[in-house]
Amino acid sequence: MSEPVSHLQIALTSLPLCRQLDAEEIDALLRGTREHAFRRGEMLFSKGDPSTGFFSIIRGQIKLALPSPQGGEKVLEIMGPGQSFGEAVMFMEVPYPVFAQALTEGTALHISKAVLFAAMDRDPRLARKLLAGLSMRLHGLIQDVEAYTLQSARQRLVAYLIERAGDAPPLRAEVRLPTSKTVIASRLNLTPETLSRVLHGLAEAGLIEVRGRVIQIPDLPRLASENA
Amino acid sequence: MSEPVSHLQIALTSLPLCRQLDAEEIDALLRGTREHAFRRGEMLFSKGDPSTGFFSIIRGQIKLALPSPQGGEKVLEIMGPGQSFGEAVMFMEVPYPVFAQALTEGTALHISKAVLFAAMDRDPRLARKLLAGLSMRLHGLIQDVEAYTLQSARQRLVAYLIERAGDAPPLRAEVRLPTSKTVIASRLNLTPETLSRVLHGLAEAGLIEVRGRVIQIPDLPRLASENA
DNA sequence: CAGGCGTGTTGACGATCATCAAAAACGCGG
DNA sequence: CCGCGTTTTTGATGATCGTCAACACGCCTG
Repeated sequence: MSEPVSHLQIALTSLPLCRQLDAEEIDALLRGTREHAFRRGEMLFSKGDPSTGFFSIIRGQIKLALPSPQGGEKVLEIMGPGQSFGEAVMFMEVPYPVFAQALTEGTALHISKAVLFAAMDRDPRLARKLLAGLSMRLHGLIQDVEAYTLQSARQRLVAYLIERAGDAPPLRAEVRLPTSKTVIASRLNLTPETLSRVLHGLAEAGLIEVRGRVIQIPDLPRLASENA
Repeated sequence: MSEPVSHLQIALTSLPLCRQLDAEEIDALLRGTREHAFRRGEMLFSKGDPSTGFFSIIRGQIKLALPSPQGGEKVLEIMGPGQSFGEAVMFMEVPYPVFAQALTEGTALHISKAVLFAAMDRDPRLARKLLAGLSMRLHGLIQDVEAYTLQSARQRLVAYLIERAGDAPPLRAEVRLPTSKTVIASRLNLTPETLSRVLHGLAEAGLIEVRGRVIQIPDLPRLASENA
Protein backbone atom coordinates (compact mmCIF):
# COMPACT_ATOMS: atom_id res chain seq x y z
CA MET A 1 0.00 0.00 0.00
CA SER A 2 2.74 2.46 0.89
CA GLU A 3 4.76 4.04 -1.91
CA PRO A 4 8.45 4.83 -1.44
CA VAL A 5 8.81 8.35 -0.09
CA SER A 6 10.24 10.50 -2.87
CA HIS A 7 12.38 13.54 -2.30
CA LEU A 8 9.56 15.50 -3.91
CA GLN A 9 7.25 14.36 -1.16
CA ILE A 10 9.72 15.51 1.45
CA ALA A 11 10.21 18.84 -0.26
CA LEU A 12 6.48 19.42 -0.55
CA THR A 13 5.76 18.44 3.04
CA SER A 14 8.33 20.89 4.32
CA LEU A 15 6.60 23.84 2.65
CA PRO A 16 5.09 26.24 5.16
CA LEU A 17 1.93 26.09 3.11
CA CYS A 18 1.66 22.34 3.54
CA ARG A 19 2.26 22.03 7.25
CA GLN A 20 -0.66 20.29 8.97
CA LEU A 21 -1.74 18.66 5.72
CA ASP A 22 -2.25 14.91 5.97
CA ALA A 23 -0.44 12.44 3.74
CA GLU A 24 -3.39 12.03 1.38
CA GLU A 25 -3.53 15.73 0.58
CA ILE A 26 0.20 15.81 0.05
CA ASP A 27 -0.11 12.97 -2.39
CA ALA A 28 -2.90 14.76 -4.22
CA LEU A 29 -0.76 17.88 -4.55
CA LEU A 30 2.14 15.73 -5.61
CA ARG A 31 0.28 14.69 -8.73
CA GLY A 32 0.35 18.29 -9.96
CA THR A 33 3.88 19.01 -8.79
CA ARG A 34 6.91 19.03 -11.08
CA GLU A 35 10.53 19.55 -10.20
CA HIS A 36 12.37 22.06 -12.32
CA ALA A 37 16.13 22.44 -12.42
CA PHE A 38 17.23 25.87 -13.54
CA ARG A 39 20.49 27.40 -14.72
CA ARG A 40 21.86 30.78 -13.80
CA GLY A 41 20.16 33.44 -15.89
CA GLU A 42 17.23 31.22 -16.83
CA MET A 43 13.80 32.82 -17.05
CA LEU A 44 11.23 30.91 -15.00
CA PHE A 45 8.54 33.10 -16.52
CA SER A 46 8.35 36.46 -18.25
CA LYS A 47 6.15 39.43 -17.57
CA GLY A 48 2.96 38.83 -19.52
CA ASP A 49 3.05 35.03 -19.32
CA PRO A 50 -0.11 33.28 -18.12
CA SER A 51 0.01 31.57 -14.74
CA THR A 52 -0.28 27.81 -14.48
CA GLY A 53 0.61 27.40 -10.83
CA PHE A 54 3.08 28.66 -8.28
CA PHE A 55 6.74 28.01 -7.53
CA SER A 56 8.69 27.08 -4.44
CA ILE A 57 12.45 27.25 -4.33
CA ILE A 58 14.31 24.17 -3.15
CA ARG A 59 17.84 25.29 -3.88
CA GLY A 60 19.39 28.40 -5.44
CA GLN A 61 18.26 32.00 -5.82
CA ILE A 62 15.64 33.66 -8.00
CA LYS A 63 14.86 37.32 -8.50
CA LEU A 64 11.46 38.82 -9.23
CA ALA A 65 11.79 41.98 -11.30
CA LEU A 66 10.12 44.48 -13.59
CA PRO A 67 11.57 45.27 -17.01
CA SER A 68 12.20 48.97 -17.54
CA PRO A 69 11.33 50.67 -20.84
CA GLN A 70 15.01 51.43 -21.53
CA GLY A 71 16.01 47.79 -21.32
CA GLY A 72 17.00 47.87 -17.69
CA GLU A 73 15.17 46.27 -14.80
CA LYS A 74 13.96 46.91 -11.28
CA VAL A 75 14.44 44.04 -8.84
CA LEU A 76 11.45 43.61 -6.54
CA GLU A 77 12.52 40.57 -4.55
CA ILE A 78 15.46 38.27 -4.10
CA MET A 79 14.22 34.84 -3.07
CA GLY A 80 15.96 31.79 -1.70
CA PRO A 81 15.28 28.21 -0.57
CA GLY A 82 11.93 27.71 1.15
CA GLN A 83 10.35 30.79 -0.35
CA SER A 84 7.53 30.63 -2.85
CA PHE A 85 6.11 33.02 -5.43
CA GLY A 86 3.42 33.32 -8.05
CA GLU A 87 0.53 32.51 -5.72
CA ALA A 88 -1.38 35.74 -6.22
CA VAL A 89 -1.63 35.60 -10.01
CA MET A 90 -3.39 32.25 -9.75
CA PHE A 91 -6.39 34.01 -8.29
CA MET A 92 -6.69 36.60 -11.01
CA GLU A 93 -7.35 36.34 -14.71
CA VAL A 94 -4.30 38.45 -15.59
CA PRO A 95 -0.80 37.40 -16.68
CA TYR A 96 2.33 37.78 -14.54
CA PRO A 97 3.05 41.46 -13.79
CA VAL A 98 6.74 40.65 -13.18
CA PHE A 99 9.33 38.24 -14.49
CA ALA A 100 11.32 35.62 -12.57
CA GLN A 101 14.96 34.96 -13.40
CA ALA A 102 17.44 32.65 -11.71
CA LEU A 103 20.39 34.35 -10.03
CA THR A 104 22.12 31.00 -9.53
CA GLU A 105 21.69 27.45 -10.68
CA GLY A 106 19.21 25.50 -8.56
CA THR A 107 15.88 23.65 -8.41
CA ALA A 108 12.30 24.65 -7.81
CA LEU A 109 8.92 23.00 -7.43
CA HIS A 110 6.02 23.97 -9.64
CA ILE A 111 2.63 23.20 -8.14
CA SER A 112 -0.20 23.39 -10.65
CA LYS A 113 -3.16 25.65 -10.12
CA ALA A 114 -5.59 22.79 -10.66
CA VAL A 115 -4.41 20.48 -7.88
CA LEU A 116 -4.02 23.37 -5.47
CA PHE A 117 -7.54 24.62 -6.10
CA ALA A 118 -8.88 21.12 -5.68
CA ALA A 119 -7.00 20.72 -2.40
CA MET A 120 -8.31 24.09 -1.22
CA ASP A 121 -11.86 22.88 -1.70
CA ARG A 122 -11.17 19.89 0.52
CA ASP A 123 -9.14 21.57 3.22
CA PRO A 124 -10.11 25.10 4.25
CA ARG A 125 -6.86 25.40 6.20
CA LEU A 126 -5.04 25.69 2.90
CA ALA A 127 -6.99 28.77 1.96
CA ARG A 128 -6.23 30.21 5.38
CA LYS A 129 -2.53 29.60 4.89
CA LEU A 130 -2.62 31.21 1.47
CA LEU A 131 -4.44 34.22 2.88
CA ALA A 132 -1.78 34.56 5.55
CA GLY A 133 0.95 34.30 2.95
CA LEU A 134 -0.54 36.87 0.63
CA SER A 135 -1.12 39.20 3.55
CA MET A 136 2.55 39.03 4.47
CA ARG A 137 3.48 39.72 0.87
CA LEU A 138 1.16 42.73 0.85
CA HIS A 139 2.69 44.00 4.05
CA GLY A 140 6.17 43.66 2.65
CA LEU A 141 5.20 45.58 -0.45
CA ILE A 142 3.78 48.40 1.67
CA GLN A 143 7.06 48.58 3.52
CA ASP A 144 8.86 48.78 0.22
CA VAL A 145 6.64 51.62 -0.93
CA GLU A 146 7.32 53.33 2.38
CA ALA A 147 11.05 52.97 1.81
CA TYR A 148 10.96 54.14 -1.79
CA THR A 149 8.80 57.18 -1.16
CA LEU A 150 9.75 58.30 2.33
CA GLN A 151 13.40 57.38 2.76
CA SER A 152 16.71 58.47 1.30
CA ALA A 153 19.21 56.17 -0.37
CA ARG A 154 21.21 55.99 2.82
CA GLN A 155 18.18 55.21 4.96
CA ARG A 156 17.09 52.42 2.65
CA LEU A 157 20.50 50.82 2.75
CA VAL A 158 20.76 51.08 6.52
CA ALA A 159 17.29 49.58 6.93
CA TYR A 160 18.27 46.76 4.60
CA LEU A 161 21.45 46.00 6.51
CA ILE A 162 19.63 46.02 9.82
CA GLU A 163 16.94 43.71 8.52
CA ARG A 164 19.56 41.35 7.17
CA ALA A 165 21.49 41.44 10.42
CA GLY A 166 18.36 39.98 12.00
CA ASP A 167 19.00 38.75 15.50
CA ALA A 168 22.78 38.77 15.20
CA PRO A 169 24.64 40.03 18.28
CA PRO A 170 24.18 43.81 18.54
CA LEU A 171 27.93 44.26 18.64
CA ARG A 172 30.12 42.90 15.87
CA ALA A 173 27.23 41.78 13.70
CA GLU A 174 28.13 40.47 10.29
CA VAL A 175 25.98 40.62 7.18
CA ARG A 176 26.65 38.71 4.00
CA LEU A 177 24.98 40.17 0.92
CA PRO A 178 22.93 37.44 -0.74
CA THR A 179 24.02 38.35 -4.26
CA SER A 180 25.93 40.90 -6.34
CA LYS A 181 25.89 44.55 -5.35
CA THR A 182 24.36 45.40 -8.71
CA VAL A 183 21.28 43.33 -7.92
CA ILE A 184 21.11 44.59 -4.34
CA ALA A 185 21.29 48.13 -5.66
CA SER A 186 18.35 47.55 -7.97
CA ARG A 187 16.38 45.94 -5.14
CA LEU A 188 16.93 49.11 -3.10
CA ASN A 189 16.11 51.27 -6.10
CA LEU A 190 19.63 52.68 -6.42
CA THR A 191 22.21 52.66 -9.16
CA PRO A 192 25.30 50.54 -8.47
CA GLU A 193 27.31 53.76 -8.35
CA THR A 194 25.13 55.25 -5.64
CA LEU A 195 25.20 52.03 -3.61
CA SER A 196 28.99 52.04 -3.78
CA ARG A 197 29.16 55.63 -2.62
CA VAL A 198 26.69 55.15 0.21
CA LEU A 199 28.56 52.08 1.44
CA HIS A 200 31.73 54.11 1.32
CA GLY A 201 30.06 56.91 3.24
CA LEU A 202 28.86 54.58 5.99
CA ALA A 203 32.29 53.01 6.24
CA GLU A 204 33.92 56.46 6.48
CA ALA A 205 31.54 57.29 9.33
CA GLY A 206 32.77 54.16 11.11
CA LEU A 207 29.32 52.60 11.03
CA ILE A 208 30.28 49.60 8.91
CA GLU A 209 33.28 47.83 7.45
CA VAL A 210 33.04 46.47 3.93
CA ARG A 211 35.02 43.51 2.66
CA GLY A 212 33.55 42.40 -0.63
CA ARG A 213 30.11 41.01 0.06
CA VAL A 214 30.69 40.78 3.76
CA ILE A 215 29.78 43.76 5.88
CA GLN A 216 30.77 44.10 9.51
CA ILE A 217 28.58 46.19 11.79
CA PRO A 218 30.55 47.03 14.94
CA ASP A 219 27.58 48.69 16.66
CA LEU A 220 24.13 47.74 15.38
CA PRO A 221 22.15 50.12 17.63
CA ARG A 222 24.32 53.02 16.54
CA LEU A 223 23.72 52.16 12.90
CA ALA A 224 20.01 51.90 13.60
CA SER A 225 19.97 55.32 15.23
CA GLU A 226 21.07 56.73 11.88
CA ASN A 227 17.59 56.14 10.54
CA ALA A 228 15.70 58.40 12.95
CA MET B 1 -40.10 34.05 10.17
CA SER B 2 -38.79 36.92 8.05
CA GLU B 3 -37.18 39.92 9.71
CA PRO B 4 -37.56 43.37 8.22
CA VAL B 5 -34.76 43.97 5.75
CA SER B 6 -32.47 46.60 7.22
CA HIS B 7 -30.38 48.97 5.17
CA LEU B 8 -27.39 47.25 6.73
CA GLN B 9 -28.51 44.00 5.20
CA ILE B 10 -28.81 45.63 1.81
CA ALA B 11 -25.40 47.26 2.14
CA LEU B 12 -23.75 44.03 3.18
CA THR B 13 -25.39 41.99 0.45
CA SER B 14 -24.18 44.40 -2.19
CA LEU B 15 -20.54 43.91 -1.19
CA PRO B 16 -18.55 42.11 -3.88
CA LEU B 17 -17.27 39.84 -1.15
CA CYS B 18 -20.78 38.74 -0.23
CA ARG B 19 -22.17 38.00 -3.67
CA GLN B 20 -23.45 34.45 -3.90
CA LEU B 21 -23.79 34.22 -0.14
CA ASP B 22 -27.19 32.97 1.01
CA ALA B 23 -29.40 34.92 3.39
CA GLU B 24 -28.33 32.90 6.42
CA GLU B 25 -24.67 33.71 5.97
CA ILE B 26 -25.51 37.36 5.43
CA ASP B 27 -27.43 37.35 8.70
CA ALA B 28 -24.50 35.73 10.46
CA LEU B 29 -22.13 38.39 9.19
CA LEU B 30 -24.67 41.02 10.12
CA ARG B 31 -24.29 40.16 13.79
CA GLY B 32 -20.66 41.29 13.67
CA THR B 33 -21.29 44.30 11.48
CA ARG B 34 -21.53 47.87 12.75
CA GLU B 35 -22.31 51.01 10.85
CA HIS B 36 -19.93 53.89 11.46
CA ALA B 37 -20.63 57.46 10.45
CA PHE B 38 -17.48 59.52 10.05
CA ARG B 39 -16.67 63.20 9.75
CA ARG B 40 -14.16 64.79 7.43
CA GLY B 41 -10.68 64.39 8.90
CA GLU B 42 -11.68 61.61 11.28
CA MET B 43 -9.16 58.82 11.83
CA LEU B 44 -10.76 55.40 11.28
CA PHE B 45 -7.58 53.84 12.61
CA SER B 46 -3.96 54.85 13.12
CA LYS B 47 -0.78 53.15 12.07
CA GLY B 48 0.06 50.73 14.86
CA ASP B 49 -3.53 50.04 15.93
CA PRO B 50 -4.57 46.39 16.24
CA SER B 51 -7.07 45.07 13.73
CA THR B 52 -10.54 44.00 14.81
CA GLY B 53 -12.09 43.52 11.38
CA PHE B 54 -12.29 45.20 8.02
CA PHE B 55 -14.10 48.21 6.61
CA SER B 56 -16.31 48.81 3.63
CA ILE B 57 -17.23 52.29 2.49
CA ILE B 58 -20.91 53.04 1.97
CA ARG B 59 -20.69 56.75 1.34
CA GLY B 60 -17.83 59.26 1.31
CA GLN B 61 -14.08 59.01 0.76
CA ILE B 62 -11.26 57.64 2.86
CA LYS B 63 -7.53 57.78 2.30
CA LEU B 64 -4.98 55.16 3.35
CA ALA B 65 -1.64 56.75 4.10
CA LEU B 66 1.74 56.45 5.79
CA PRO B 67 2.96 59.06 8.24
CA SER B 68 6.33 60.54 7.34
CA PRO B 69 9.00 61.17 9.99
CA GLN B 70 8.84 64.92 9.39
CA GLY B 71 5.13 65.09 10.14
CA GLY B 72 4.01 64.80 6.55
CA GLU B 73 2.29 61.84 4.97
CA LYS B 74 2.32 59.66 1.87
CA VAL B 75 -1.12 58.76 0.51
CA LEU B 76 -1.28 55.15 -0.66
CA GLU B 77 -4.88 54.91 -1.75
CA ILE B 78 -7.97 57.03 -2.15
CA MET B 79 -11.03 54.90 -1.64
CA GLY B 80 -14.71 55.48 -2.32
CA PRO B 81 -18.12 53.81 -1.98
CA GLY B 82 -18.10 50.04 -2.51
CA GLN B 83 -14.41 49.67 -1.76
CA SER B 84 -13.13 47.87 1.30
CA PHE B 85 -9.85 47.87 3.21
CA GLY B 86 -8.12 46.31 6.17
CA GLU B 87 -8.66 42.70 5.09
CA ALA B 88 -5.02 41.70 4.97
CA VAL B 89 -4.10 42.71 8.52
CA MET B 90 -6.77 40.38 9.85
CA PHE B 91 -4.68 37.44 8.70
CA MET B 92 -1.49 38.55 10.42
CA GLU B 93 -0.60 39.14 14.01
CA VAL B 94 0.72 42.64 13.32
CA PRO B 95 -0.95 46.04 13.75
CA TYR B 96 -2.02 48.30 10.87
CA PRO B 97 0.98 49.41 8.80
CA VAL B 98 -0.96 52.45 7.55
CA PHE B 99 -3.59 54.84 8.86
CA ALA B 100 -7.05 55.55 7.48
CA GLN B 101 -8.45 59.06 7.51
CA ALA B 102 -11.72 60.36 6.09
CA LEU B 103 -11.43 62.85 3.24
CA THR B 104 -15.14 63.64 3.45
CA GLU B 105 -18.01 62.97 5.77
CA GLY B 106 -19.66 59.59 5.14
CA THR B 107 -20.46 56.14 6.49
CA ALA B 108 -18.70 52.81 6.53
CA LEU B 109 -19.37 49.26 7.61
CA HIS B 110 -17.10 47.51 10.06
CA ILE B 111 -17.25 43.72 9.83
CA SER B 112 -15.63 41.96 12.77
CA LYS B 113 -12.86 39.47 12.30
CA ALA B 114 -14.68 36.87 14.38
CA VAL B 115 -17.85 36.60 12.32
CA LEU B 116 -15.92 36.70 9.07
CA PHE B 117 -13.61 33.89 10.15
CA ALA B 118 -16.60 31.85 11.26
CA ALA B 119 -18.31 32.42 7.93
CA MET B 120 -15.15 31.45 6.09
CA ASP B 121 -15.14 28.10 7.84
CA ARG B 122 -18.68 27.44 6.64
CA ASP B 123 -18.39 28.73 3.11
CA PRO B 124 -15.11 28.16 1.24
CA ARG B 125 -16.22 30.57 -1.48
CA LEU B 126 -15.65 33.39 0.97
CA ALA B 127 -12.00 32.49 1.31
CA ARG B 128 -11.76 32.31 -2.46
CA LYS B 129 -13.25 35.79 -2.78
CA LEU B 130 -10.85 37.14 -0.18
CA LEU B 131 -7.91 35.58 -1.99
CA ALA B 132 -9.04 37.19 -5.22
CA GLY B 133 -9.39 40.54 -3.47
CA LEU B 134 -5.98 40.41 -1.83
CA SER B 135 -4.42 39.34 -5.11
CA MET B 136 -5.85 42.39 -6.83
CA ARG B 137 -4.53 44.57 -4.03
CA LEU B 138 -1.09 43.02 -4.41
CA HIS B 139 -1.19 43.58 -8.13
CA GLY B 140 -2.12 47.21 -7.63
CA LEU B 141 0.77 47.72 -5.24
CA ILE B 142 3.20 46.22 -7.73
CA GLN B 143 1.96 48.66 -10.31
CA ASP B 144 2.48 51.46 -7.83
CA VAL B 145 6.04 50.33 -7.17
CA GLU B 146 6.58 50.19 -10.91
CA ALA B 147 5.32 53.74 -11.25
CA TYR B 148 7.37 55.08 -8.34
CA THR B 149 10.62 53.46 -9.36
CA LEU B 150 10.49 53.38 -13.16
CA GLN B 151 8.49 56.42 -14.18
CA SER B 152 8.94 60.18 -14.09
CA ALA B 153 6.54 62.60 -12.46
CA ARG B 154 4.99 63.33 -15.82
CA GLN B 155 4.59 59.68 -16.70
CA ARG B 156 2.92 58.93 -13.38
CA LEU B 157 0.44 61.74 -13.83
CA VAL B 158 -0.37 60.75 -17.42
CA ALA B 159 -0.88 57.13 -16.37
CA TYR B 160 -3.16 58.28 -13.58
CA LEU B 161 -5.25 60.43 -15.88
CA ILE B 162 -5.58 57.64 -18.42
CA GLU B 163 -6.62 55.17 -15.76
CA ARG B 164 -9.18 57.60 -14.44
CA ALA B 165 -10.50 58.29 -17.91
CA GLY B 166 -11.36 54.60 -18.04
CA ASP B 167 -13.62 53.80 -20.95
CA ALA B 168 -14.55 57.38 -21.69
CA PRO B 169 -14.71 58.30 -25.38
CA PRO B 170 -11.15 58.49 -26.75
CA LEU B 171 -11.82 62.01 -27.99
CA ARG B 172 -12.98 64.71 -25.59
CA ALA B 173 -12.63 62.52 -22.52
CA GLU B 174 -13.23 64.27 -19.22
CA VAL B 175 -11.67 63.36 -15.91
CA ARG B 176 -12.80 64.68 -12.57
CA LEU B 177 -10.19 64.47 -9.83
CA PRO B 178 -11.71 62.64 -6.86
CA THR B 179 -10.26 65.02 -4.27
CA SER B 180 -7.90 67.95 -3.74
CA LYS B 181 -4.77 68.25 -5.84
CA THR B 182 -2.69 68.15 -2.67
CA VAL B 183 -3.95 64.64 -1.89
CA ILE B 184 -3.65 63.50 -5.50
CA ALA B 185 -0.08 64.78 -5.53
CA SER B 186 0.80 62.73 -2.47
CA ARG B 187 -0.85 59.65 -3.98
CA LEU B 188 1.41 60.08 -7.04
CA ASN B 189 4.40 60.76 -4.81
CA LEU B 190 4.78 64.37 -5.89
CA THR B 191 4.73 67.68 -4.09
CA PRO B 192 1.70 69.87 -4.85
CA GLU B 193 4.08 72.30 -6.55
CA THR B 194 5.38 69.67 -8.91
CA LEU B 195 1.88 68.43 -9.71
CA SER B 196 0.84 71.97 -10.57
CA ARG B 197 3.83 72.43 -12.85
CA VAL B 198 3.37 69.11 -14.61
CA LEU B 199 -0.31 69.82 -15.19
CA HIS B 200 0.69 73.18 -16.60
CA GLY B 201 3.25 71.53 -18.83
CA LEU B 202 0.75 69.04 -20.24
CA ALA B 203 -1.75 71.83 -20.84
CA GLU B 204 0.90 73.89 -22.62
CA ALA B 205 1.62 70.90 -24.86
CA GLY B 206 -2.06 70.83 -25.78
CA LEU B 207 -2.52 67.39 -24.26
CA ILE B 208 -5.02 68.42 -21.60
CA GLU B 209 -7.13 71.37 -20.49
CA VAL B 210 -7.40 72.05 -16.79
CA ARG B 211 -10.38 73.75 -15.18
CA GLY B 212 -10.14 73.31 -11.44
CA ARG B 213 -10.64 69.64 -10.67
CA VAL B 214 -11.97 68.88 -14.11
CA ILE B 215 -9.50 67.90 -16.78
CA GLN B 216 -10.40 67.66 -20.44
CA ILE B 217 -8.44 65.27 -22.63
CA PRO B 218 -9.02 66.18 -26.27
CA ASP B 219 -7.09 63.16 -27.58
CA LEU B 220 -6.69 60.23 -25.21
CA PRO B 221 -4.51 58.09 -27.51
CA ARG B 222 -2.15 61.00 -28.07
CA LEU B 223 -1.84 61.51 -24.32
CA ALA B 224 -1.23 57.80 -23.90
CA SER B 225 1.52 57.87 -26.50
CA GLU B 226 3.38 60.28 -24.20
CA ASN B 227 4.14 57.37 -21.89
CA ALA B 228 6.15 55.24 -24.34
C1' DC C 1 51.01 34.07 -17.54
C1' DA C 2 48.38 36.84 -20.78
C1' DG C 3 43.97 38.05 -22.07
C1' DG C 4 39.23 39.13 -21.24
C1' DC C 5 34.86 39.51 -19.01
C1' DG C 6 31.99 40.58 -15.16
C1' DT C 7 31.89 43.34 -11.17
C1' DG C 8 32.78 47.23 -8.55
C1' DT C 9 34.76 51.90 -7.81
C1' DT C 10 35.72 56.78 -8.60
C1' DG C 11 35.18 61.37 -10.59
C1' DA C 12 32.87 65.08 -13.18
C1' DC C 13 28.59 66.65 -14.52
C1' DG C 14 23.64 67.28 -15.02
C1' DA C 15 18.55 66.53 -14.56
C1' DT C 16 14.73 65.95 -11.91
C1' DC C 17 12.27 67.15 -8.41
C1' DA C 18 11.96 69.13 -3.47
C1' DT C 19 12.02 73.26 -0.73
C1' DC C 20 10.98 77.86 0.59
C1' DA C 21 8.50 82.01 0.00
C1' DA C 22 4.86 84.70 -1.65
C1' DA C 23 1.10 85.81 -4.47
C1' DA C 24 -3.14 84.44 -6.67
C1' DA C 25 -7.38 81.97 -7.13
C1' DC C 26 -10.99 79.53 -5.27
C1' DG C 27 -14.80 78.30 -2.19
C1' DC C 28 -17.80 79.28 1.35
C1' DG C 29 -20.35 81.42 5.03
C1' DG C 30 -22.10 85.74 6.53
C1' DC D 1 -21.32 90.57 -2.70
C1' DC D 2 -17.66 90.75 0.66
C1' DG D 3 -14.12 88.72 3.58
C1' DC D 4 -11.32 85.07 4.97
C1' DG D 5 -9.20 80.58 5.03
C1' DT D 6 -7.75 76.98 2.14
C1' DT D 7 -5.97 75.47 -2.03
C1' DT D 8 -3.22 76.28 -5.95
C1' DT D 9 0.12 78.58 -8.57
C1' DT D 10 4.50 80.76 -9.63
C1' DG D 11 9.36 81.83 -9.10
C1' DA D 12 14.04 81.19 -7.30
C1' DT D 13 17.20 78.03 -5.44
C1' DG D 14 19.31 73.79 -4.17
C1' DA D 15 20.00 68.76 -2.90
C1' DT D 16 19.86 64.20 -4.10
C1' DC D 17 20.75 60.98 -7.03
C1' DG D 18 21.36 59.40 -11.98
C1' DT D 19 24.39 59.37 -16.07
C1' DC D 20 28.55 58.84 -18.52
C1' DA D 21 33.22 57.57 -18.75
C1' DA D 22 37.35 55.64 -17.21
C1' DC D 23 39.70 52.65 -14.38
C1' DA D 24 40.76 48.82 -10.89
C1' DC D 25 40.10 44.29 -9.46
C1' DG D 26 39.23 39.46 -9.25
C1' DC D 27 38.54 35.32 -11.64
C1' DC D 28 38.52 32.09 -15.12
C1' DT D 29 40.16 30.23 -19.36
C1' DG D 30 43.21 29.32 -22.94
